[in-house]
Amino acid sequence: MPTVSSEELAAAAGVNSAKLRKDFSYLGSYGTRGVGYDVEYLVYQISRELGLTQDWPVVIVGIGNLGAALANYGGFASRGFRVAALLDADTALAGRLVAGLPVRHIDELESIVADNQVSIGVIATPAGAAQEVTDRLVAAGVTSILNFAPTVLSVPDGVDVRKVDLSIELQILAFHEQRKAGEDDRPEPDGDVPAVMPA
Amino acid sequence: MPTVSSEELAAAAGVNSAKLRKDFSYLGSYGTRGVGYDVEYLVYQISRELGLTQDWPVVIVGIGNLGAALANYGGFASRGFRVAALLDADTALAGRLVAGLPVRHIDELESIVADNQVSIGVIATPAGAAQEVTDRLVAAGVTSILNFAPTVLSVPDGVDVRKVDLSIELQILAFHEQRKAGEDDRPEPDGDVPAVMPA
DNA sequence: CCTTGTGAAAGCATTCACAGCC
DNA sequence: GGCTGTGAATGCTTTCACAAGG
Repeated sequence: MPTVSSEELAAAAGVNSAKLRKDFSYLGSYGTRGVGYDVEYLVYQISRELGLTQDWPVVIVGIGNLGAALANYGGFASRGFRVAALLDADTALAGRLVAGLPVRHIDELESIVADNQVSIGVIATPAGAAQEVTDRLVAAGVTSILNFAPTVLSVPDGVDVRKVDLSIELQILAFHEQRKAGEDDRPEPDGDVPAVMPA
Repeated sequence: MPTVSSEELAAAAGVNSAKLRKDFSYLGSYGTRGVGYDVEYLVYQISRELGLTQDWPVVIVGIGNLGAALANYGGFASRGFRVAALLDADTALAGRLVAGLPVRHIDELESIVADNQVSIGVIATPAGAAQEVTDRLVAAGVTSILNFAPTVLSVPDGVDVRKVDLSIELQILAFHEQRKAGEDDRPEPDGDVPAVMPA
């Protein structure tokens, strides 16, 4: 039975081993004293807790470059996500195969969501279309939305929205880059450097 | 002079106004008691602190769907990022225009990085190519890397890497979704629900 | 007045350190 | 002996609450 210790896992993840043990303890008592954690059992327990063992049908709306990239992204299938349909407003795209799936017209949204019990929608449309698509998804029964469009969506209570801004990570890099090199010619108001911004 | 109070900003951002004021205070004392913050001045100070007022040339390596989506992403230019070049190993792609820029061959990497003083590289290649591209970028002088490939990169000290996993946000939505609906048939080890996972 | 800026208090998260168990 | 699980201690973040100041 292959096992792993909290010390090994912590070193691999770059965190403190006590924190890792305490975090695991919230999920239950899955280790063996003097031995460590049974790898297979641990993987299963964490997967189940995170919902990776369930099947999550999703629809992707807006099949431009980003929508196509998401449809092709290998990480989805391995984590329980199943692309139920690709939708786009452009009738010229209808029927074209992207990542092995035919693009379908946005007017099929309601029936696809209902037929596949879709509860999660991914929006990769231009900003201008995002709110309307959101409203239709919500009306059709979707209760979680992942928004890649650069706009803030309003949704009723009970619906979760997460917004992904592809430039935020770049901004964090630039922030650190500025610190590495620049410090000099930048007019700092009162000689003191604040301690803000994430790792 | 248009102003805004910490109370208004906090409500808009969904945070506590005292926290917002304390955060701002680390950047300096830019408000006026009894009045609030001068909007234009505040925007400038925050932009400067985050490095948005500087010009950041970046190269994007790997011009598939994701690379093309990034090249087209409007949010970059407005935040000081300038795409210095698009690079791909596929010679068939060379010269094709993406987002108004010609795709250039990966062998031009070194000269482009040097000529444009590029310090930030974006990797949108398949996983298999990512480490080699990273090594070349670092050797050419790049000190910050944004990695969209599903692989962990190793870099020397002094080089920053940030990894973006497009499925993590979906996973967080699925986690909440599981809570909303499921709770019932899931075998919870000891009757108690842990309090893990972000907002 | 009204709203900022900030000490002090309260609330969380991380780490230490060791009893408990295999 | 070795490693987990966890109270207690530490350190950090957020909020309270109010003096300072336009």
